[in-house]
Amino acid sequence: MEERHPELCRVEDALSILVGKWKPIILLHLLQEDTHRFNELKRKLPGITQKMLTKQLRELEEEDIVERTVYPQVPPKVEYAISEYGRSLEPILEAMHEWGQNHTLRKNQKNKDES
Amino acid sequence: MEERHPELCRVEDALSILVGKWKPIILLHLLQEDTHRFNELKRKLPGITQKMLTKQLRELEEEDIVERTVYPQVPPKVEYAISEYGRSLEPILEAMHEWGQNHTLRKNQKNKDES
DNA sequence: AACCATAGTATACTAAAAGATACTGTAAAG
DNA sequence: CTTTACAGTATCTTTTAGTATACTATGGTT
Repeated sequence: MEERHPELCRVEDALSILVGKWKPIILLHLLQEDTHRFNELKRKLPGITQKMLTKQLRELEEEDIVERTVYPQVPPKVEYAISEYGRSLEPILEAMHEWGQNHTLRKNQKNKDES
Repeated sequence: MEERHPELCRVEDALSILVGKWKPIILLHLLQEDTHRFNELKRKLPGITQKMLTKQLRELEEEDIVERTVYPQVPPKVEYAISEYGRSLEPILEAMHEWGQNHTLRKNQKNKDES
């Protein structure tokens, strides 16, 4: 990992794509079930506002992580899918999920010990 | 990755520890050279303020990622080291660094193609 | 006596992220 | 004729993250 030059590290570049209160969970949903319509996704993310969902999706699209397909219909139909490139994030998400799970257990254990 | 329940995902827990403008690079420095004094680390992070460095380190300490050792001397001496547990983040940082490197290449290529 | 280094804390400020709410246009259903 | 669903946009407010700057205590050096 740039053993001699941490200042050249590119961790932030990956991080900047995953960061955002909703991005990881959006990606997980898209990884699990490839295509989603806008409102379908919205229903799966309780609490998100349209504005935020739009913003997160646009940012992911900008980085070629998700693909947006507009069907010129009325009422509108827009589908979101994870791209081939987006799938390359899966191992990272997987690793973070496992680490996070273990970390949560560790914290709960710690709190139990204290009481 | 909780194939059936993205809502139980723990990616955020891992993410919350890595997020912060300085945390990844602090961790990389500590992974590369185990113990650092406060100002030694500060010198390696151009632009960081004392307040931020203190805050980031305290947060990492809180999660048992770094260990803080105070030597009761004057002038003060405080050493920071990555914990055994903290080292478990290394594969994730490594994976993100590699992904980020590739992503940066990809973006540069894209910009070149456009011009 | 003034200055340096150590490892911070305190206070005030700015910028960025997120949230709340209202609004758009069209077609179909009730 | 009113309501619903669709996929958003626009505007405003709140919250959080990060920056800037000044200050603390102690002891050694010049």
